[in-house]
Amino acid sequence: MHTRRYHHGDLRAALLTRAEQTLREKGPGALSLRELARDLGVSHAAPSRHFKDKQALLDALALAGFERLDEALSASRDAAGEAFTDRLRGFVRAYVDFARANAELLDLMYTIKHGPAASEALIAAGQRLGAMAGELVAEGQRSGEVREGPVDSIAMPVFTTLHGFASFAVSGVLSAEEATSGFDAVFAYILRGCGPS
Amino acid sequence: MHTRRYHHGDLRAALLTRAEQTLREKGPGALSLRELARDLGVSHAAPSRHFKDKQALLDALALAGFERLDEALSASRDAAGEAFTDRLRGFVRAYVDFARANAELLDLMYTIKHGPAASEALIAAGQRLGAMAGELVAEGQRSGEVREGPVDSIAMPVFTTLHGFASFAVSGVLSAEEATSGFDAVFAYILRGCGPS
DNA sequence: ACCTGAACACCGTTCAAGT
DNA sequence: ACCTGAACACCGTTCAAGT
Repeated sequence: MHTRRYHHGDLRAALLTRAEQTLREKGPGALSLRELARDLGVSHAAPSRHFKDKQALLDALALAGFERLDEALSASRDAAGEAFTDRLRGFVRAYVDFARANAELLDLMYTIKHGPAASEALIAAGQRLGAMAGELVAEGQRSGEVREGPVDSIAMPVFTTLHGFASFAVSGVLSAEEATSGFDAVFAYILRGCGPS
Repeated sequence: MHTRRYHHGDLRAALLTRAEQTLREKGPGALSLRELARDLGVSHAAPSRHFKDKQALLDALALAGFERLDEALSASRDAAGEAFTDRLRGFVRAYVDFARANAELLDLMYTIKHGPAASEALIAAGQRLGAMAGELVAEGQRSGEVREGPVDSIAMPVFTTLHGFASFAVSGVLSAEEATSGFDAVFAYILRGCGPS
């Protein structure tokens, strides 16, 4: 009864934080606006001030996921050395690690359910990731470690492999052990796929 | 009031058929056991005789999806000629076409939500697909069009690329046009990734 | 064996009203 | 501006009872 009241405008942030926590711990099916409101000590109608819809909250969650993935990939790039293969390897690693550490969130990010309003922002976020892959490929072309040709026609398949591997790891098609032991094979295959001649 | 009664045991099949229809037409959020029952002129408690859970129905739907994908891939193999690249190309085509024609179903098939009971059967279904990719790769090795090495270390990345591309097409990361125009680039990249030397 | 009808606890969403 | 409380229509699930 003496719980915080959240008149400060941080209810929105609190809802997102808590939602991601229950998504991670109990899965997407357990996400309920009413329970979120209960957990935060707020009336069940309060969330509607910040998210017009349950879908709107899910959209915001997915968008936050893209932003964090973006940061993780940027960080991996900044941490890498000069060598192209190291940089590419770090990029792949960062994506796969994020996927495995945020399985439910990744599932949500790439789910089909997003409303057309949010899809725009989500697709833009996805394209930012694709652009990062494109920069990496362009670097590789300049150093001669990636074959000539339109950047997108190389970066798209590379990114696609990356995502497929992460998706298989997340959905359980690959077990945790297979995902770990298969990384090198996937990376070697990616190098072959984009390498010269 | 004079609707069919389904005492024949075909309620289970009717539920699945109808469920897939509304999944396709109105999306996963619109799937409700009660509405399904209503649509089929049956009491709202009737489905529970055939599916202990809503999740059990979703699991069955996903499993049926894997079976149909399996058939589509088998059919593509039987329809293909002798040449390895044609056979591989047909395999990739069949997977991508299935994905684009059954977007919501593919999303469900690879979703993370499946109960541990069903996961076993679903993972087995996924592994059957992987085995088909493995056979194809082994053929390519025999004809010298795929490089030497453990079959799985080549088939897994190939299948992964396939799935990543399909997943991007389904989730809207790639527009319909990009998915169409990007196919050749992806296929060329797959050939490079598994090719010799 | 298969289905019905009522019951229960829980949703998402809306809206007047409060502060 | 932000939140509450009541209300509405809809769920999934269970269980006695019917055929």
